[in-house]
Amino acid sequence: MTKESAGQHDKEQWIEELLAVKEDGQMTPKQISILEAAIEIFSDKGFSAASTSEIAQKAGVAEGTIFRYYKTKKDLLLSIVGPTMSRMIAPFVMRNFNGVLDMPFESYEAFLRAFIVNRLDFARKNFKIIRILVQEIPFQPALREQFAENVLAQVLERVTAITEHFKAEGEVIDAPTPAIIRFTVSSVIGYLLARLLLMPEKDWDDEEEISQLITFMLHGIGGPALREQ
Amino acid sequence: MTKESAGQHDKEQWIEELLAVKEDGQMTPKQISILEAAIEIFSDKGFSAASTSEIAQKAGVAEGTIFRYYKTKKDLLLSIVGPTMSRMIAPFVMRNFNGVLDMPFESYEAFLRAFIVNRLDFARKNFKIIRILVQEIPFQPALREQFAENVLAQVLERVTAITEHFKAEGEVIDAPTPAIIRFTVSSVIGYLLARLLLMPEKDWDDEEEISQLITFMLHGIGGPALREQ
Amino acid sequence: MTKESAGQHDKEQWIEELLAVKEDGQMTPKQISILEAAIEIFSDKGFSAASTSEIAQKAGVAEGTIFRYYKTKKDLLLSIVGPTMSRMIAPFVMRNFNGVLDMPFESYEAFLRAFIVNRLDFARKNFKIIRILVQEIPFQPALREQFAENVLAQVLERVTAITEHFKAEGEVIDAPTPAIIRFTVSSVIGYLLARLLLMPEKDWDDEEEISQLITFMLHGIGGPALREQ
Amino acid sequence: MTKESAGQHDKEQWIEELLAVKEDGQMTPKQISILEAAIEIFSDKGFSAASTSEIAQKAGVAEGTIFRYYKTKKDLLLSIVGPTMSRMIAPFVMRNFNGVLDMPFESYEAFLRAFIVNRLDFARKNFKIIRILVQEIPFQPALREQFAENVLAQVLERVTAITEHFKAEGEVIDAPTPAIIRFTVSSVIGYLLARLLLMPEKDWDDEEEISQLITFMLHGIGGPALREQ
DNA sequence: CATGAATGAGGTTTCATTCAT
DNA sequence: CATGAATGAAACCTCATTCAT
Repeated sequence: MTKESAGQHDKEQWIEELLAVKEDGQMTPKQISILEAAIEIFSDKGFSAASTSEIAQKAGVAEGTIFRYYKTKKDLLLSIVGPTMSRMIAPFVMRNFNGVLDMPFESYEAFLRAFIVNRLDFARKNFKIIRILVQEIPFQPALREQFAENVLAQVLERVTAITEHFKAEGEVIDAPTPAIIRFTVSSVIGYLLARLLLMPEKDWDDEEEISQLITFMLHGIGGPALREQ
Repeated sequence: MTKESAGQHDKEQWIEELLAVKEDGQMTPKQISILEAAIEIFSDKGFSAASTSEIAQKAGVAEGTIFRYYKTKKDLLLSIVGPTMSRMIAPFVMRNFNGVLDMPFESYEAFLRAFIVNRLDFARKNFKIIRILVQEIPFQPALREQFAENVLAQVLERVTAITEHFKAEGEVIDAPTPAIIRFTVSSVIGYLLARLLLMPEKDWDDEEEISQLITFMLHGIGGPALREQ
Repeated sequence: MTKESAGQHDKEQWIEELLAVKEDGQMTPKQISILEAAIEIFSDKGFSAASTSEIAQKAGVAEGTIFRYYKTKKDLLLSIVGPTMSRMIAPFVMRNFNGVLDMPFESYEAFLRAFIVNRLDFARKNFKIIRILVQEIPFQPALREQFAENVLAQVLERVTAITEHFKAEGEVIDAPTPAIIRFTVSSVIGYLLARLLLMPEKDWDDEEEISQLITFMLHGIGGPALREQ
Repeated sequence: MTKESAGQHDKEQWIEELLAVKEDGQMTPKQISILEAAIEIFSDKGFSAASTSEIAQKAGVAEGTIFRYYKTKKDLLLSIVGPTMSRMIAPFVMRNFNGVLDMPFESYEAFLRAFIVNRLDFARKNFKIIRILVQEIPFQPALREQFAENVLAQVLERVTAITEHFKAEGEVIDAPTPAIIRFTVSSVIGYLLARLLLMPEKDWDDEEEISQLITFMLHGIGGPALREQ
């Protein structure tokens, strides 16, 4: 984490998380420097335009050292975004192994709110890595595959279950689930993008904005003139 | 435009448009080849990972020829996405010079529908260039600036006017305009992405889907259980 | 060709030969410089230990220039030794297309003498390339294959035919042809090695030495004490 | 020695021999592993193309350990081929210190046979090391020098003595000794190469082949038509 | 003794760009 | 106008060697 982004986002939590992935937390300081530098530079210039020599310099190690830890530059990329992908689905892979669909939310609105807050937090803490992931997914088949299989599929399955649950409860209208999910996810991502990427420096009242967004999602933006119809 | 994408999108209209920009339609066949090849390759591999020699080869010209028309590789990029940016705002810069806000839509819903149909058409016809633009905006300050000034600002101004017009008419709820716009635009872009990028091969019934989406936007996805409250 | 070897061998003839291979003799001076430098350095230090930068320097071209002509360093190697291999078999692929075995030698001895003189000349003129070939054959499967198929097989077939011809004439003893060929070829190569590689500076009377060698091959080195038995 | 060559050559005897060189047989298991691995890899890929890290890996030791025993990679090479060179001359440095030329062979043919059998055995047991030696001699002045002084000179001296002894006895013809030696040695080496390198998998009847070869050497391959002359 | 992390020089190769033809 | 040979800086990566542990 470097100065220029310090005020913008919390200290990214990737280190602890990446460490947690390793069985015994083995990671030398140099390796951490390398990852930090790589995240910074990949995020700033894009994977292709980033040079290993610049990463080495920023990390304060010799260029060869990078290749002790990561066989190729692409390896370095994958070992940054790979674990983050795994962590993306964490909130969706909740315990429901007892056969019953475990539904910890009392209402669809509560679910939406929890979901948005949680993902905003995650996005804030993993901002740069997500940026890298989004930038590189179109060009790295390996990434795309991993994302499709390990993230999209998992999340879709779970979100479909939740949506249909609340559809049955009457809290969500009886429309095609994929369309509902598309609509929901777009709205949330749109908010996250505006919040973190387009206007990060604006003074946001997150609670208020999220409430607003949820109202839009549930009741639409149609005015009184429409409802009379 | 190459064969493999022919079935997917209409022939991209950029050529005529780019030509229209030039005062007298001056563009040699070689220059057109270069642009075609560059669009294809920039879109496939990203700007940094694309090589001018590959572009030259695909265009069927000598390497040096590219640099006769475009001083640098970045110049080539800019002359591809620049004009497209200009054309992005076309539907928003409509005649309202007579002092009155010229509002050609009878209802907000009609506006939304026209807007979505129009942008879907535009996105389909300029798919690859938009892909390049979106990919490179984060890394090219020149692009970002041009986009912010010439596109975002213009569009926002016009969309704000429209939204507030319909807010006054009671067709749109009385909520902060920026939040409404964010919500609207996110939903539309989400649809376009799913439609053209994520699942282009799916058999879409656009009219039906757009109607659905507009319903969601105007009335939300809340079910009967919510409305009783 | 550089000074240090100038006195030792004739000007190597590879250039004309390589040129002859190209359909229209197209070879820029730079490309010739590169080949000359590469032959010199590969021969002196071995393929692996030779560096392209050293070759470029010796050739007086930029390092990148090498890779315009030869995609990889190994390509450069192959384009040096490949054509030479083809030329190795030239004297063996003589006209015998009229169905008859065309035998231009009146005696086995005449054949041996012509053969040795001819190969000594060839080896002298292609000394360095042969050195490279011999050094690298064990490590380059591509070379080994080409050699086995295009050189060994062809030569063996022809030499077998010749040997059996003279066996039928009673000029060669009735022993297994492979053993005879092994013996003959070893003796000749042994002479060439001593002549060109081990003691090139010695003052050789080639005609005399070759006669001697042929006597050894035909009548052996057994002395009178043996013949009485 | 690895499995794949086990059936082909006897277990190489270099270990005992190398140990014998050391005054007190001091060689740790690690050092032996290193030598084994180095022989294998130098022989397979050539000295320059072999990497110390690969050797370390194959030997099951740390990279640094190699440099504890051998100051440089070249040192490692020399300590492999050096001792083997010493052992090459063993059969030639027989006791003849009593002033008389000690000649343990009753006939030239017996000498040739013993010599070939003995060297075939040696070559078989030291196949890989000899391969390395032959490959690297052109590029390592240190090797070349040691070979010239300690091997060639010694062997030549002894072989010259033997040859002239049998020339005096009338068993070898009265021709220049160097030419005779060249011829003899070429023939023998040619056989060894074919036997061990070119066609190792062929089913050789060594005794028969060697007899044949000796006949060729002593009586030539000239047929009856020649002898009448 | 043994390790293996670290180095940094040097390897091969790519590439945007220039310029004589 | 168009070419493509030539460039040389910089890319990614390898490797023999060192040294603190």
